[in-house]
Amino acid sequence: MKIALSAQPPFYLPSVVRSHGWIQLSPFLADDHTGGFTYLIQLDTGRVAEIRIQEAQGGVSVAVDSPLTPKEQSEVSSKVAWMLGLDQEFGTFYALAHDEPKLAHIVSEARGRILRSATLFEDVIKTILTTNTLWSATIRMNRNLVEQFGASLPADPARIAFPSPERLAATDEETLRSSTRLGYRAPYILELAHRVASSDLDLEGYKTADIPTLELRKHLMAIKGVGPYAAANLLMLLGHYDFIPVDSWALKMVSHEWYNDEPVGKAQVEAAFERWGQWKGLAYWLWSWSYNG
DNA sequence: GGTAGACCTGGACGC
DNA sequence: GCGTCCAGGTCTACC
Repeated sequence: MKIALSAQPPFYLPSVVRSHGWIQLSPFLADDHTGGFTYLIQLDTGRVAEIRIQEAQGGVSVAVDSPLTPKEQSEVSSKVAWMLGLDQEFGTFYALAHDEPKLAHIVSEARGRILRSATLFEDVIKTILTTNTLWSATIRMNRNLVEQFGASLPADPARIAFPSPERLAATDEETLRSSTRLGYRAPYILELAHRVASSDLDLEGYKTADIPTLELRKHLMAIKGVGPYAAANLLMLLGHYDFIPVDSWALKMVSHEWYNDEPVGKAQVEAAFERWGQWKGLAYWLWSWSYNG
């Protein structure tokens, strides 16, 4: 079956897909042919479905591998709309960026939306898996988590959804350390799964909560394993762009762009984008860097 | 509030 | 094949 969803213009699906590395993390799978992707989604009922997303007139079309009940259709629609930020609007930022050559490309490419997972739980875990490690290790740890704890697609057991909080909460730290190879992150992931599964932490509520950025940041940083970088990354996913996710890459880019390759710190990165105010994270994210080494 | 050292993995490198 | 070093953010203890 197919579901059609409309997007706030301008919208260009490949720009969302390529917005960051999430597309390389299972259960995302890029479809280079169409510029879209497939994803394994676990619905509230526990059912796993494969969805294939392609650009369509005014938005996207979502092909689902099997028939859904009306309630399941509604859940798929709202989750896909969230993943792609279909209702997001960037007119104010585009107007501000109009005269900045380093951001000249963003309007024609409809940049701004950042690909999200179906749940914030999945995005928090993936963000923790990006910290203090190489990207190749992030891909591996995430793949291990999915393969070891995710629920399979009934028609093809090799296709697996991201693990639910309940499933992860049912495992133990030693398994996550030695078998899933999460290392010191294991207790962080386990604690998060316990808190979400027991409803002690309503992560999904943050998607729609009307909370000031600073307060939201405080909540995110109360999660073990989430520091300033991870919180800024998650805030961007939640549509708050007041903070820059400063990592070693950011330091290298800013050093080359404005400091003649001299070492810089977090303060210099912040200063470089201060003039973008509440949009500074997005300006940083979409900047056309001159570094090509 | 700022800082040093520990945390853990896997890749690169030297032998 | 083995040992050592290094990169990558966050946490905790300490000042």
